[in-house]
Order: sequence, then structure tokens, then C-alpha cells
Amino acid sequence: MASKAKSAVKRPSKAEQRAEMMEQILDTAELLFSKHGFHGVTLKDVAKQVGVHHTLLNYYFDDKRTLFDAVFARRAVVTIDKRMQALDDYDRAAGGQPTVEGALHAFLDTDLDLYIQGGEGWKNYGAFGAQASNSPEGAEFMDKYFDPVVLRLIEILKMALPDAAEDDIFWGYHFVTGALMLTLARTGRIDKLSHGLCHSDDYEAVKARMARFMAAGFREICDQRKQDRT
Amino acid sequence: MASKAKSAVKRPSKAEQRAEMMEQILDTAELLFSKHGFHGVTLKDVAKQVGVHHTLLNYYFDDKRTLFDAVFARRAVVTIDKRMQALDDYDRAAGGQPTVEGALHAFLDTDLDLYIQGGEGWKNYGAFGAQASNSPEGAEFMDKYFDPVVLRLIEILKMALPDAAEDDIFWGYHFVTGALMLTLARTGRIDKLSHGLCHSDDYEAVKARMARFMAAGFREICDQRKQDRT
DNA sequence: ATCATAACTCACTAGTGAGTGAATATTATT
DNA sequence: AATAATATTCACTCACTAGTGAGTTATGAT
Repeated sequence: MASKAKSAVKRPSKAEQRAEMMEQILDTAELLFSKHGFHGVTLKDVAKQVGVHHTLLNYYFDDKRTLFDAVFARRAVVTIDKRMQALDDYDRAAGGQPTVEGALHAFLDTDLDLYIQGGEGWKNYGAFGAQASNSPEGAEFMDKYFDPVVLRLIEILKMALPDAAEDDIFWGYHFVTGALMLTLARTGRIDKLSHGLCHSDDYEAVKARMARFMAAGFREICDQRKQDRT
Repeated sequence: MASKAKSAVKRPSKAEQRAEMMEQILDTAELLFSKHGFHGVTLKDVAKQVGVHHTLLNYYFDDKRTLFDAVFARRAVVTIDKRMQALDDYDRAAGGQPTVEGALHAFLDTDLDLYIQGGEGWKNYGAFGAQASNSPEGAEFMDKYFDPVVLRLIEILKMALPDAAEDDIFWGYHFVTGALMLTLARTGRIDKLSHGLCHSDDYEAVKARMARFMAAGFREICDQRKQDRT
């Protein structure tokens, strides 16, 4: 049991072990919360799946709510930073002439890529976020974390649609978000509806369509309003 | 206390009283489930708000799950029938030449009208359905009840877009549903984001934009694909 | 080896959950 | 008024919840 052997495989440090355990707990909690929501999961459920005593969760995270928040926070920063970056990059590249489709590509594709490339953990987080966004426990977090990116997107959309009414843009964003949340939720409903033709976890399929679909929608409702006013 | 007085105000019959009590329970459960989900609500919560002993809910509805299902079922038939009717009407009126926008108007506006005109009860049901559609408890119900209308809509969409690929249509529907669910959920997020310019419960605003927005999206992704194949 | 600290478990508390069956009240029927 | 049926409450069970504090084991530093 080479306990002290300084073999090629270096033994993880204390801090690393601690971090690894916390990640394991967060991963499991993420998965379970994403499926059943805050109230549908008990600390024991999580602990059992991790293979530790349930009070260990109270040791690492003070209480259930803190654990939930930690799950939320862990990956939130990553998506937000990436998307903010992508929007900034696009804004700069567009040189004052952004398009709706370009902005949506930056916003949506960046996010979808994360779920495509990020493996199961990120997919679970997507579902977790979708679930959380529709619950009292998650609502505050949603505002706190995601408002800045969303408002940045809207800022660019306004530039792309200088004649559009502001509420049209907000409602357009509302449609975009709804569609995105449902995608991330991976309910499996489209699989059944389409008899297996489409798959809930086919983010590539979504990425191939979503920005264009939504951009067309934006143009439609914003142009219409413009006509009404003339 | 004119208990047996045959006054102008006719005393409700036993059956009527029973029905009224059940409705009261269903209304309250609907509201609470819509906010907190299946696991976030206890029978005691519901009973307290109705003002009865909590075991009375076990008397009327066998168990918690049965109550949940009853909430789901009560209004499901109504939306579904109305929308199915609207789609049939539109299909007939279009005389073999339906448009995407026309089909979506029939599907969406009919539903939105229900929430607009149906009062608080229907609004709560919308939120309940949105919540349920994203939970294991509601998923089966979703399929069981809503599949027929959805497939009817898709049938008409296919007629309107004869050259479109089937998966494009399913994904388009997916976007529509996501946006609709978020609307019904009334999370209040758009209110905060827009600093009060838009309101979560402004279904009229959604109705004024949604079908057109989505139709444009459909046309965009379906035409594109068509071009790719030529 | 020893000691301190961190990691983890255990036994337990206090409270809550859904649900049951008996007891009581209310109403309807005759 | 008596009786039957229905509605409602009550007292209770059993399982389970989050969380605490003491206790135990492992680990790392000296």
C-alpha cells in the first residue's frame, strides 16, 4: 500500500484532496438539484451517492442552502466571463456596425460551446441553471450573476437595431432566453415528440439554428414596429 | 340563521359544496405548486391556506401525488381542446394553403387569450404547467396530454413549409415552446432587467409579438436548409 | 513518537413529512 | 326524531429531515 512511496504518481496534497472532495460533492449536488430542484433533494441523497456520511456536507458547506448556492456560483462566473468576452470581442470587431445575428452568435454559441465541450458536468450545470432560474431559490442568483451579460447583449442589440423600440428588444431577449433555458433543461421531450429524430442533448443542432432563428424574429418584430410609427 | 329557509338565495347542494371545496383545494395547490414545485409544497401548506385540517386533503384526494395530478388535469383539457379547435378551424379556413404565421397565431394566441381572460386561476395554471414541464412529476403528463395538439400544429407547419426538413420544424417548435413556457412561468425577470419597461404578466405584449417572431424564425431556418440542398 | 489539526463518523435532537383509522360533527333521507 | 351517509377533525404512526456536538480516525509537522 505504498502509502509514503514517492512514486511517479505524486500523492495529492491535503488542499488538493479537500478540493477534490468538494468538487465531488458539488458535482453530485449539481446533478441531483438539476433533476429534482432544491426541495426534491436531501443531503442524504447527495451524501449516499458520493459515498460519505451525510453530515460531512454540513462540514464542508454549512447548510443545504449554502451548498445549493455554491453549485450555482461555481460555474456561473465561467459562462458569464466567456460570454462577456465574446460580446466585447464581437462589438470591437464589428466596428460600430454590429448585426443582431452576430451578437446572438456571440452570446449563444459561446454558451452552447461550453456545454458541448465541457462534458457531463457542464451539461448538468445547464440543467441546474434552467431549473434554478424558475425557482425562488435561484431567482435572486440569476439576477445577481447574469444581469450584466444580458444587459451587454441588449446594448449591442440596440446598436444593431437603432430604430427599434426598447420593449421589442426586451421581449425578443425574453424569447431567446426561454428557448435557451428549455434547451439546457434537456427534458427529453423533443426526443419523444419527434420519435427520436431530434435529441435533447444535441446542442450542435441547436447551435446550428438558434442564432439565425432568433435574429430573424428580432428583425421581424422590430421592423414591424418601425413601420407602424411612420 | 335561516338554515332551512327557502330564500331567494338558493343554498348550494351537497354536490355543489363538495365541488366547491375541491376547487378551492385545487386552486390553492395550483398556486403553491406553481411557485415551489412538487417537493416544495406540503399538504399542510395547502390545507392551512384553505383553512381546513390537512388530512382533509387525503380525504378528497388520496395522496399528494393524486392532488398534483388533479391540478394538472383539471385545466389541461381546456387549453388542449381550445387549441385543437383553433388549429382545425385554421386548417380548414386556409384551404390547403396554411402559413407558418397563421398556424402559430392559432396555436399561441388561443392559449394566451385563455390566460389573459381566464383570471388569476388560469395564470397560476400557466406557471404551474411551466414548472411541471420541467420536473419528473410533470413530464409524463406533459407527453400524455399535450402531444396530440403539438403534433397537430407540426402537421400544419409541415404543410406550410413543404420543402423544409422535419428536424428543422421540430427544433423550431422547441424554440417556440421554450419561449412560451418562460412566458407562462412569470418569473418577473424581464421586469427587473428592463427596469419596469416590460412586465412578466403582460400577455398582451407577448401575444402581439410572439407568433410573428417565431414565424420569421421558422422561415429563416427552413429556407436556409432548402438552399443548402440545392 | 508526539502532538496538533484536519477529516470524517456517530449518536442524537427537534422538528416535519405523508398518511391512517377512529372519533365526532354535519347534513340528508325517511 | 331516527338513522344513514358524508364531511371533517383528531390523535397518532412511521419514516425521514437538517443540523449539532462530541467523539474518532487519519494526516502532517516537529
